Amino acid sequence: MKLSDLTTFAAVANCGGITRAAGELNTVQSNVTNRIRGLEDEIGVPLFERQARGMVLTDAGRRLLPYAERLNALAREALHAARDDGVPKGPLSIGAMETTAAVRLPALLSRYHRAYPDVALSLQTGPTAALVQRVLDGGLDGAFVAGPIDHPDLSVTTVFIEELVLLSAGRWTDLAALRAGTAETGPSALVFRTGCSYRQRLEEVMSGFGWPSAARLEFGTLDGIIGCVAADMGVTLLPRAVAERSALREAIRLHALPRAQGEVETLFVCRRAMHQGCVLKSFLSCLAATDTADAA
Amino acid sequence: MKLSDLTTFAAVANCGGITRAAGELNTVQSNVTNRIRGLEDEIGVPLFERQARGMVLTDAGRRLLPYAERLNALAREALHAARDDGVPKGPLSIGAMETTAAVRLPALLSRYHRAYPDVALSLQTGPTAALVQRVLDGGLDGAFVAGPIDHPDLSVTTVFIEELVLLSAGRWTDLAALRAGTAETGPSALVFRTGCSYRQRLEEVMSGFGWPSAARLEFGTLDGIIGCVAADMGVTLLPRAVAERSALREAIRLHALPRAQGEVETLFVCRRAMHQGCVLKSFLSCLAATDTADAA
DNA sequence: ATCTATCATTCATGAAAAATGATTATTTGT
DNA sequence: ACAAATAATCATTTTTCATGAATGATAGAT
Repeated sequence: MKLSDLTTFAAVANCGGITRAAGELNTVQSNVTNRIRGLEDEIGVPLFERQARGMVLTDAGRRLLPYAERLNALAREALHAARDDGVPKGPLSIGAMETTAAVRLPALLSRYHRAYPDVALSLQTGPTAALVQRVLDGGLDGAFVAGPIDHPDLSVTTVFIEELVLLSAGRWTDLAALRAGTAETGPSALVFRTGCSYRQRLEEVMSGFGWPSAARLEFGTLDGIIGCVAADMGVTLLPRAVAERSALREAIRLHALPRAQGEVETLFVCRRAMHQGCVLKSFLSCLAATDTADAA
Repeated sequence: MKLSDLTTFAAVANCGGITRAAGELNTVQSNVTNRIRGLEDEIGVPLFERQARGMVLTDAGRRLLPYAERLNALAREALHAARDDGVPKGPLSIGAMETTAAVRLPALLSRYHRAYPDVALSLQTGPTAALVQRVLDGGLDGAFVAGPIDHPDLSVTTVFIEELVLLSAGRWTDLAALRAGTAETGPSALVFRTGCSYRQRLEEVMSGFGWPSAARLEFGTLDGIIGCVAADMGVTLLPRAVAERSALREAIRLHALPRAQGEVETLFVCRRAMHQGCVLKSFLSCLAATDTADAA
C-alpha cells in the first residue's frame, strides 16, 4: 500500500468521481482509475460502487477513508519533524478570535516577530469552533480560542482570563435603567455573524436577567457591533479590555457581570503531535513569557 | 514519501547497517542504499551518519524514526479496518497473566470459541509489563493484566476483581504462628521469575507485617510456586481462586489480607484504534457477558 | 605496515510500475 | 435518438525499482 494511492483514494472519495479527482491531483483519469483498481486488488475489497453519476464509497471504503487522511497527515508531520533543525523559521499560521486579535495579540505578535524574524507569521480570525476545526485539520498551527476546550488531540494552554462586560449605549447608567428603557422583549443582542463564541454566553446572561431578548442582530466586524451598541441598537458582550480600548469608548457604557458569568478563559490550542515543531515551541515560550502579566 | 521507503529506513535504523537491513528485507544492499538516499534527498537532510562499522541515525533520523514506525503500524491497521466486514474470523492473539489464564480464562475462551469458531484464538502468558508492551507494539490484540494501567493508547476494561491471599504451608494456622515459626528474617517470598505483577504487592504486604523477608525464590510456573509453598519453603501471594482450585489445596493454607492490600483488578487492555476490529469487538462483548458474574 | 573482512556506494542493465493519450462503453437527461 | 458525462480499457512512453558486479573506504588482525 502506498501513500500516494491513499491520497488518490481520498481525492476520489471527496470529489465523488474519478474525473474530478484526476483534475485535482493534476493527472489523467485513466491513471486514477488504475490506482484505485490497484488499491482494491491489494485490499481485496471494492472501495467504491461504480455509478453512472460517479463513485460512491462502499462500507469498506468508508472504513478506509479516515485512515487515508490520517496517514497523509502523519506523513506531512513526519516530513516537518525530520526537517526541523531547532531553528525557528518558515511559516507559522495562527488563528484568533476577533476580540483576542484586537487587544491581546498586537503586542505579543510584534514581540515574537522581533525575537524570531525568520518566522513568517500569519494571523486569521474566526469563531472558536471554526478555529479549532482548522487546527485539527492542519490548516492552522495554533489558535487563541474561548474555553473550555477538551479534545484528546489538542494541547491546551490558558493564556488570558478575560472579564466579559455587557455593553450598552452610554445613556444607560445601570442595568435596571437599561431594562426599563427597552421594549418588553428586552434589548436586542448584537453578535458576530459566524457562530461567535460569546454568543451563547450572552444568551445565558440575558436569560439570567429575565430578558427574553428582542432580536439577534448579526455583524461581521467588532467595530460594527460596538458602533451599533453606541447607537443604542442593543447590547453585546465583550471582554472589558476590548470595550475600554474602543474608539467609541465615550459613547458606550460597560456593565460588570457577576464573576461566574463574567469570566472566560482564552486558551491557546495546538495539535498534540509526536514531535512538537520548534517554530510552535518558540511561539509557546514567547506566550509563556507574556501570560498573566498582560492578562491583568 | 512512500511507506516502503519508511519501512526500509526503519529496518536500517534498527539493524544499524544497510547490509543487515537488506537481509531482513529480502533484497540487496544497493537497493537499500538507493532508497535511503532517495529518502534523504526528498527530505533534504541526511538521516544517517555513515561510519565504517555501519549506519548511525542523525538527529533528523531520530526524529523521523517514530513516525516511520507509527505510519507502518497505521497502514497495517488501515488494511485490517478495510477488510473487516463485521464477521469475526481469522487470528486473535490474547495475552494473560499465569494466574488469570489458570482460573478465569478456560471457561471464557471455551465459550468464546463455541460462539465464534472461525476465530483462531491464541493465548500467551507473561507478566503484566511485557504483555502491555506486546499489546502496544501490535504483537497481541489484547491482554489480561493487573491494574492499574493508564496509557493514552490503551483502552482498558475492568473484568475481574481478584482477592489476593497469602499462601503458606498448611501447618501454619494463622499469620502470627507463621511469623513465629520462621527464622528472624521472616519467611521466604516465592515469586515468578519474570517480573511477576504480584511481586511488588507481596513485598509491600511483607514489609507491612514487619517481615524483612529472608529471600526471594524465583519460579517459572504456578505449580512450582504452590508446590514449594506446600513444602513450607516460604510464602507467596496469589488470587484466592487460584489457591482454592489448586491440586495442593489440602496442603496449603490461605491467609486473608486487609482489603486495601488484598484486592487487585484484572484489566483487559487493547489498543485504542480508529476502527475497532470486529474480532476484538466480539471478544469484548463475550467478556462483558461474563464480567462480574464470574469474578465473585 | 600490509592484508583481509566488512560495509556502503556507484553503475549498467533489465524488469516492473506508473503516467499518458486515445478509444470505447454505459448511463442520464434533453 | 442524441448529446454530455463518466469510468474502463488499451497501447505506448516514461519513470522508478531491483539486481549483480565492481569500487572504495575503514577497522582489526597478522
